[in-house]
Amino acid sequence: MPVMPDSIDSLKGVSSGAASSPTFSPLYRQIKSLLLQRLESGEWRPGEAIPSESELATRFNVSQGTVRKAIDEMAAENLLIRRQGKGTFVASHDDPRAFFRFLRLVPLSGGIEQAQSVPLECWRAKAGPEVARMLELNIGDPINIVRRLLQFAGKPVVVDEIYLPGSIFGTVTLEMLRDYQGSLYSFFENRFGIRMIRAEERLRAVPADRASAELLRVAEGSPLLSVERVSFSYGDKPVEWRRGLYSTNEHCYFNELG
Amino acid sequence: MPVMPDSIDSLKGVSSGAASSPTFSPLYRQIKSLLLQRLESGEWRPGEAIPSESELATRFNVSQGTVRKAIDEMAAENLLIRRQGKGTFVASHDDPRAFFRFLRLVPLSGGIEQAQSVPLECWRAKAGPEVARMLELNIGDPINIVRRLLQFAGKPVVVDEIYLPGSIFGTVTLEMLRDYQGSLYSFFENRFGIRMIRAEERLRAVPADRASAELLRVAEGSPLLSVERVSFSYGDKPVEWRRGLYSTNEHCYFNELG
DNA sequence: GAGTGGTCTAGACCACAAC
DNA sequence: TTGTGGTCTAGACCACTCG
Repeated sequence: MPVMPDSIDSLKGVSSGAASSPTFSPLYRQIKSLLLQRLESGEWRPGEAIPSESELATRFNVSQGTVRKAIDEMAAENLLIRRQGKGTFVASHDDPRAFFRFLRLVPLSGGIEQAQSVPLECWRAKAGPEVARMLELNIGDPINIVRRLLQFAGKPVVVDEIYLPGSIFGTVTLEMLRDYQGSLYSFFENRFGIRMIRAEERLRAVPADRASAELLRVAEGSPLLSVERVSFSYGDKPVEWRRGLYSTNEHCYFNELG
Repeated sequence: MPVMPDSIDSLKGVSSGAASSPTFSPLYRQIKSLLLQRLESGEWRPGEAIPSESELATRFNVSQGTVRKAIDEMAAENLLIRRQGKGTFVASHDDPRAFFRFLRLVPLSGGIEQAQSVPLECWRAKAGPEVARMLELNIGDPINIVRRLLQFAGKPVVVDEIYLPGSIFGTVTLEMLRDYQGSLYSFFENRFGIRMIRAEERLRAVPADRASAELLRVAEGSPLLSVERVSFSYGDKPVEWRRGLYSTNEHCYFNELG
């Protein structure tokens, strides 16, 4: 049985009338909101197909073109993936394409390398002021902290410190991390049902502290690329904060400006 | 008199037939190509309005919806800007919104600051191997080299070294740069008719050399963010290579991952 | 062949801007 | 009032995938 109403008849035509509604949104955006609710609620899981455009059109009592426009926007935001002849699927971090969207590191010269994540430590702690602000928590709220090394072709390139709210992730253990094959976001998606859909990064150049220098096998004080990231799930909810130190001797952070 | 054919009747239906054409592209993409040609040729200049959707539909002998889809894609690529009730306009670097698309520097704390470009030097030279490769030139081809400082609120934050092909820019002088009020890309657009539409950046952390350290008022050897950029004009033609050294003590490079 | 997304059309009407 | 882009519809047909 559907959990949510399947028709939006009552919302049609809201823009008609004397004064334009201050909260007006076109039909296809209302459809988009409904689809987002389904995704957020987990009714359609990552990797699964959603109903066909024509079925959704019938369900929502709108034309197929209107559903299409809603899906178009969501596909442009990498929330859905269309495959001609097969259907429309919920995007998943299991898809290797998602990996490069969230780790923009490329070798200075040479082809593509396989990345390997090596979990170092994992412990529970209380949120300090900075983490609390970034993750919209209260100071003292339980969090998980993960430290891990990222290697390319066996060489250490990134050391990450990752902060995860306990309210969402419960307890994360080093064993869980070590047992999992795949990216961290794939791990979050499959083990916790949390899907990262967007992130903000702030980059700076900083001198290597002693611990990081050892891990990355560079001299203490040598320049490292500091990448601070807040990741968001549905509804712009921040669910991860991390700081990575990148050794850019043999790799660089690649970005495309459009 | 139009320089190019205004009807694409002859291209309609190319996808029909027994075997699917290897070079098939839908009608709206053919329209898009035609519109791109107009932009590249300068028939419609930055800031100007292009003909209305219905006029283009009549001209090209297709439906308005097909023109619309072509324009939709170009608007998504920041080549055109739609304004309801007014028309569709060619994007321009005179628009301050374009500025932040190509300079992703934000203060670590505090609001928005006004940037100021200070040209330092400008001379002609011959392309070395690296510049030649980046700009798809031959070694020895004439280029212009510009050094300039970028200040925020009077403080030096970025020192740029910029390489411009002589074949496109002719001769650039320090006077031209000093006389111009506005961003560099705005300058290129208005003085040379060259519009940057896309760029690739590679970021690394490097130690400050002596000259840059003095300009940026940081210690020699302290970490700076190195940003190498290749900018492209229409047809993915590389027309600028630059290397910037960013002081990230009070600013950071902001990036959004989707 | 059946079902899916992708393209194209034609027409109606709405929202916005400018005269 | 006119012209622009923005939305919505209904229907036709094409391209791709799979059984």
